[in-house]
Amino acid sequence: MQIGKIARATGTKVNTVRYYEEIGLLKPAPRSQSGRRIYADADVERLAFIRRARGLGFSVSEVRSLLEVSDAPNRDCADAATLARNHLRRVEEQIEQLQAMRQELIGLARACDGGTATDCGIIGGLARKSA
Amino acid sequence: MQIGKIARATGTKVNTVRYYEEIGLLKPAPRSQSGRRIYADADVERLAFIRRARGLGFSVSEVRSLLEVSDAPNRDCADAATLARNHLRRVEEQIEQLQAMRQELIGLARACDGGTATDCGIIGGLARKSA
DNA sequence: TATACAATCTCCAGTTACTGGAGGATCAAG
DNA sequence: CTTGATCCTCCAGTAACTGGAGATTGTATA
Repeated sequence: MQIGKIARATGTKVNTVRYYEEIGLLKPAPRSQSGRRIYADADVERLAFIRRARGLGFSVSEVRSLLEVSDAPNRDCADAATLARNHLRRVEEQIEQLQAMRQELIGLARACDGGTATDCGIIGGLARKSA
Repeated sequence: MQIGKIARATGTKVNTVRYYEEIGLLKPAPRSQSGRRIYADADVERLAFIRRARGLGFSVSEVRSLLEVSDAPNRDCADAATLARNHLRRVEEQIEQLQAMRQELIGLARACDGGTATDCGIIGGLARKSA
């Protein structure tokens, strides 16, 4: 299949597929006579793997590592497990941060009665020293 | 005061202070004879305002708008309120997304018994079609 | 006074992970 | 034979900084 199809099949933009090839997540696809990239079913799975990992928030470099493990079936998956655990921790930290932001934002919004900027709780809250 | 001091006072990097000036969040600071930037107390407050807003996740362009409201005391603060509400919604969406990721990651990690890649639940989970 | 060291200055390049577009070739259908 | 959809390569832009090179300037100490 050509690039458009593999892109559609995985919910990826065509440009992004080419980008993944460029940075080495996908091996350079063989080309047709006229130079178009040709993909096989296995490539769909690889790309889907990448997309799922990215969707879970793994960085491209982490995806690279996960692919390495995946490509070496006999390899101990400890690296993958470590990656996943660390990533989980990062995600949980982000959640906490965002929840703190949320609380502050709710507080700010509540303090706004819709007057002028001078007595606006949002502006005031951002300006106050004890934020 | 010079740039190092205002940076320290607000927990900002020196380079970042200069960057904020460059993109117009801070007005160009007056200079000493030798060309060093000189700041006043009001600048500390402005920079602190910026940092707090950024810390709450507002984009630079949103901060710009918030500063505009803040700079025009007679202005209706409705714009600020709208910004804050929209941002709050975005934050909540992000939290939900991250919580979904978290659940999936927990599921993945649980599926890993530490064998080889072939039977690793992490790799397998990322590879499976029904992810 | 000499000198060392900290702080500042102005560029400029790099980061992350794509995204979009220009300009041009190729392909299938009518 | 022309149209419209795909494809190609190359390149610039995004967000918000961050870090570094190379050159001054300011200050403290020997």
